[in-house]
Amino acid sequence: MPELPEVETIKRSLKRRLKGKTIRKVEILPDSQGVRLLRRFPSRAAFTRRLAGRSIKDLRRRAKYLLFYLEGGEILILHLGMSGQLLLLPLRIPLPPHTRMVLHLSEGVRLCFVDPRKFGEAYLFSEKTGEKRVNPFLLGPEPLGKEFTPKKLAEILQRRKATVKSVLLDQKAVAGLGNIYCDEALFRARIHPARNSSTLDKKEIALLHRAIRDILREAVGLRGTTAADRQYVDARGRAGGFQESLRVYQRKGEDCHRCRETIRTTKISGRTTHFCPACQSPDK
DNA sequence: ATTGGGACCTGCTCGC
DNA sequence: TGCGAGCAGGTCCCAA
Repeated sequence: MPELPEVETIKRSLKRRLKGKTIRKVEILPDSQGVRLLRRFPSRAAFTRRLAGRSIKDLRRRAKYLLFYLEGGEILILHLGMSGQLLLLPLRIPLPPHTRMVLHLSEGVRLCFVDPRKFGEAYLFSEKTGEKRVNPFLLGPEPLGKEFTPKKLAEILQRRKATVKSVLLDQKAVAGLGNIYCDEALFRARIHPARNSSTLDKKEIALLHRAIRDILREAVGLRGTTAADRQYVDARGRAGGFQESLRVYQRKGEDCHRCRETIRTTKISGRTTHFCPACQSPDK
């Protein structure tokens, strides 16, 4: 589910409520067969023990990961996968179905990790022992960061031969884009998603760079995209607003707002890809 | 080394 | 109404 704008929104909705709180207890719910939640971690007991008693100093986002900076130098890293939600729920509210983990914090705050499809992950990372090989530390540049320049994007695209869409989805190339914002950015830049990434010229790369940043900023401003099935909500249960601004994603069969051609889909790297066949020509 | 395809899960929608 | 097929915002693993 969540891409960069959704994770950023969740972070913002959590930060003020979590900063300075202490993790009193960590509860791993029994139905977690096949859950990747802790698979990077040897034992649940050690995981919960290392978290208990720590206070949360800061909450940050890196790509689609949420990083809880804990007192003592450890970082709890969460990834929400496809269907994950983080919800702040008062104690009187029963735990929702598919709750996998609960952080019981000071002052009666309860943070629930709900994840029907079990694709979410948790890491507990120590800055000192520094196993930097784990995924959250092997990512490409933040697309909204300073280092993501048109020149940087050009380097990334020019050394790859895959389709531009699959390069943009590769978190080691650019970190934080997912299926929705890839399709939207390529549409705005009028680039066909199946173009070989090394064939984009300077002008196209500049347009794509602009489109990626503008779309992500707009989506963050509208607090993310809550698509048709309404799965994505922030930590206080609020839906996002960017779905109103979608131009191709989930608009198969509808008219292109720009040229009236019918929006079509294709498969690229196994992902449904939405595009306008007229605005996004496959030829250079 | 890079790339594409399948696997991992559950729930929902659609067509028969 | 009921059932199976297909699909879903992500990432990992493997074979080519």
